[in-house]
Amino acid sequence: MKLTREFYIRDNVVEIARDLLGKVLCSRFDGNLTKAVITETEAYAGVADKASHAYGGRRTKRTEPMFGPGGVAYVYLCYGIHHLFNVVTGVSGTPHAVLIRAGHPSVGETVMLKRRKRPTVDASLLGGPGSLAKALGINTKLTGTSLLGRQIWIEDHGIRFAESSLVIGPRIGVDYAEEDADCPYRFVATLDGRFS
DNA sequence: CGAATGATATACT
DNA sequence: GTATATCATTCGA
Repeated sequence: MKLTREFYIRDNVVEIARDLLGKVLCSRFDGNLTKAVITETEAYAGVADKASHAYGGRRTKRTEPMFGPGGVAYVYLCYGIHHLFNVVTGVSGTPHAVLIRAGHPSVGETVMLKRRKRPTVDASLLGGPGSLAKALGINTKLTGTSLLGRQIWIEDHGIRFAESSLVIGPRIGVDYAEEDADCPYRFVATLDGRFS
């Protein structure tokens, strides 16, 4: 079943990042349905988090979707090449977000392979935030799009990961965030308990 | 290991 | 309005 508004507007963004593991991220563009099981997430804790684009209450045209109510997409271009997909959480005014970093293909593998220009399904197909967004057809034009609509949404398929199969640690690529770079805001689900 | 690649934020004139 | 540094990364050598 599709996640509802109540899931997204909770105030604990770290808890939501943890809860998103095993949920299924879905998209449908031009009739092409794709779904991916989320296996890696990172929390970005609003104005108090130096790693967040909204740190210190910085509110610009780019970060505007994060300041709205939870349950919308925040997509932006990174390194001039990659489109990164985030889930905005919390009530209006709290710019919390969860970066979806990796997933496992579930539906629409053929379309994903075509978008990624790759011959076969392997771990690298959805193996990083830029790759995952590209495979699902997500681009910066979708920033601000509701996750309760018909283009992008998240479903609960009842997948649960054992506590022992989770790896929790510091986030990736946020060295610029000083002391906040070490916060344990990254969640990885390893399918067999090993670090991947 | 390092180039690719462009929007964005910030600091200027 | 213009300039420039920076970046929540990826792929190929």
